[in-house]
Order: sequence, then C-alpha cells, then structure tokens
Amino acid sequence: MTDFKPTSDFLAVLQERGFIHQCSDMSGLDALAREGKAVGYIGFDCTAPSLHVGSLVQIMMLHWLQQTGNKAIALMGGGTTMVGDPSGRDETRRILTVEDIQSNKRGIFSVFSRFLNFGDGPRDAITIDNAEWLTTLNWIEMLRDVGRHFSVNRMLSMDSVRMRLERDQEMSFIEFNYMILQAYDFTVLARRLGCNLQMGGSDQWGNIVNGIDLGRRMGTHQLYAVTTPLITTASGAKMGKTAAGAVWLNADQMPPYGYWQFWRNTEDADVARFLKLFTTLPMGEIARLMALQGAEINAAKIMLATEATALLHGREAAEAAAETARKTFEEGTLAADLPTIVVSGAEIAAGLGLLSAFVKAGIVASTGEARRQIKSGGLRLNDALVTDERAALVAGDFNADGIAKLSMGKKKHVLLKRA
RNA sequence: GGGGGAAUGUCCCGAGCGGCAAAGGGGGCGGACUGUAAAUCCGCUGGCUAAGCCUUCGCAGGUUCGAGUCCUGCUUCCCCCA
Repeated sequence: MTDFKPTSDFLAVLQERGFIHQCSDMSGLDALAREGKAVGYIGFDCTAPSLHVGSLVQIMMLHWLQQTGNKAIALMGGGTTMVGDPSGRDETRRILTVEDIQSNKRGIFSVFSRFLNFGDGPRDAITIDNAEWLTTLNWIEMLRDVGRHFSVNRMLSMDSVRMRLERDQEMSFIEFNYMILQAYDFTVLARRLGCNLQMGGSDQWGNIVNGIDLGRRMGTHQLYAVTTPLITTASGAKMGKTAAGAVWLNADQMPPYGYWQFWRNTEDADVARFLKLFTTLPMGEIARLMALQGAEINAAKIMLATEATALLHGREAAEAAAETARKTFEEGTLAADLPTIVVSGAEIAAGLGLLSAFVKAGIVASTGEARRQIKSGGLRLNDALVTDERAALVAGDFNADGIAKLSMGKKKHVLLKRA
C-alpha cells in the first residue's frame, strides 16, 4: 500500500496521515478523486445516542473527502440498525426499538455538521437514512434481484459469520442478512447518487467488498473500498475507553473539558499518529511537533487536545478547556470552567459531611470508596489533603465566590458551588 | 424428544471439603517515581448512620444451628444422541 504514489489530493492526504488500511484499487480510485469525482459514503449504526471517538477516524475520512473536492455522504443506518451487524461481535446484538433508533439517529447526526458542510450544492455533503429504502423492500423481489447474487457458501466463510460458527455461538437469521443489506445499500447509493466509494473500519472490509461484488453483478459502475486501520493506543488498549466509560462525541455526554483531557492524556508513543489522524494541522507543523523530545512532548499533546477539541466543539470551547487545564494544572488556581456541582446553603449549614460531598460531586461512587481513598491519600479539599473522614464542610471551606474545590488524584477536580 | 454440563463479587475471566464478604488474575482507582506520558513498585477494588449492621454466588422453594456449596422445581446457555 505504501508503494503507490497517489496523484489525487484525497488519497495523498489519507496516505500520508495514516488512514489507509486496505483499498480495493488505489489507482482506479485515485483517478476518480483527481477529477473530484469520488462520491464516498460511510455508514453509521444508530445503536447509541452518540458516536464515540472510535468513529472519529471514519468521520475524519469523510471530512477529508469533502475538503479535497469530492462528495461525502453520511449514511445513517436507520434501517440496518434494525437488523444488527454481527461483525466483531461475540453476542447477538440487542434488538432496538424503532423509537430508540430514531432518537439515536438525531443524536448522532448532530455531530456531523461539525465535520462536514451539508447542503444542496454539488460540493456539499449529504446525509441519508437507509431506512428509506430498506424498510419498504419486498421479500420476493429482493430474493430475485439481490439474493440470487449471494452464495451462501461464501457467506458462511466470511469472518463475521465463521467466527461465530466456530465458537458455537448463536447467530440468528436476521443478523446473517446484515451483509446483504449493507451490500445492497452500496448499490442503491451508486444508482441514486452516483456513489462509487465506501469507506469504513477494517472490520467492514468484508461487507464493503461484498457490496462491490454485488454492484458488478447488478451492473452499476465500478465501486471502490477503503478501510482504516483499527486504532488502538500504543499500549494496545482500544481507543476511547476511559475510567468514566466511552469518550462520547456529543457534548451533553462528554463536555469539551473532558474531551480535551482525553486527548491531553495521550501516551507519548501515540501523539504523532493521533495528530495526523485527528487534527487538520498541516503535515509540516506536525513534523515540527513530532521532533519534540521528553517533557516537551507535552506541548504537542496540548496542541493535539486543543485542535481535536476545536474540530468537534469549536475553537472557543477548545481554548477555554485549554485555559482551564492550564490554570488547574500549571498554576494550581481555581478555574471556573471545571465541572461544577451546586449545593444549597441549607445543606451546608446542616453539616454536609465531606464524604457525602465527594459522593455528591460524582468523584467517588460511595462513601465507602471515599473512605478508602482518604486512607490512601487520594482526596483533597482546596488542595489540602483530607485526612479526617468524619470532617464536614464548613463555611470557611468556600472562597469569596462560594466555591470549594474537591479533587481526587491529580486529574479529577470538581467545584462545589454554594447556592 | 433423550442424556450430560454450565451460570460466582452488577467491568471481565475465574477458584471455591456445609462456617464465606468468598482464593487468584485482568481491568480500574489511589500512592511513590515522573512530564497531567509510558514502564516499574506499593495499596485499594459490596453498601451503610461503620469496633457494629445490612445485602451478595441465574430464579423460587427446601434440608441444616449454619447453604455459593446438599435436595426439588424453574429460567437461560452449551455439548452429545435422535
């Protein structure tokens, strides 16, 4: 894959930034993209109310497709989600209700407008829901037009199916059909919108290639596939899982400050790779940051955090998060932007125990955990180590603005605001 | 349809002669060292009004002073035979 020298901006960018894992035909796709004639889509499941960073590579790929003068389509899997993709899954997926899928779809879509410019113009990105054509399919027609092109022998040999069978894990007929629907999507998009490229994670390779085959048999123009590598951290962990759970893209589930922190805490070994994948900084700038050594790498991490946050939440929110972090970590002063919990004055007057205060702030899950953390010296009130688990908050703990800072460890800080 | 297994700490994996808040991992959290990194070392990893009390081993009963452990029924999953 690295021998190929793309002449199109699109593939050149993808290649130099490390997006390409597999491609069905680099030179064919390159020729299209050079003319601005690549019309690419990526399908997104509507299984959760928000996408998380695991999908960010894909979103960035669509972003670059549009930025390099091609057409990007964000396909919402309103229809396929009703079926459930077995890829990479050990267990049968939970079947979601139609209402859940609809509300998930809305949550997911809100993220795309940050990365793509939608509209009616030829260069504008569009979004479409495959429920539009999948839900009205006629079973017999489908079998005759599409089903006959699929070999069950081959379907059984696909990774997603084979692994289930080998482990004697249940796979329902509904899931078995998923790959047919995804392949069909590709041909529908090809006919309706002139789509000629499907992108996705490496686990989607089989499904995408199936679509290319189906397209050929059903007489569409030539279709292409590009997949991204599976993004893991240098330590081998899956991207996007933190203590608090998944790193969501929607602000109501992961505020900008938390999102910024996620990137700020990137391992050294990942910084260069992530800068290329998750920011739009020019390669020259990235090269400069990559040259940093030792503690200086922190500057690159701050850059990564701010740029990645700016893409998702806007420049202003990103700068605010960076400033909050700077005050909190470098100056050790109070930054108003930290997560804040409001408590009533009455509650404090009644003698709010410190243990409960930490629970209330969401820093620990129970007073028991708070006690344990105190024993191992992990809790601080206004930067002073908490040693007495029987202590209660007093008026003097709040500053002139009625704020007290609760911290656990070096990174977790929550402000308690007296109402 | 017949026969045989399995389900354990609400993150996961997994031991568990009738005395068990239940071995051991992984993961996670905190501490030390650092650079808000990695690696390493140490501690913690049911709840509470906490020298006590309460709730946990698929579900419901039963035997027993005492049940994760024994018995009965049920649920779900797996294997073999048909």
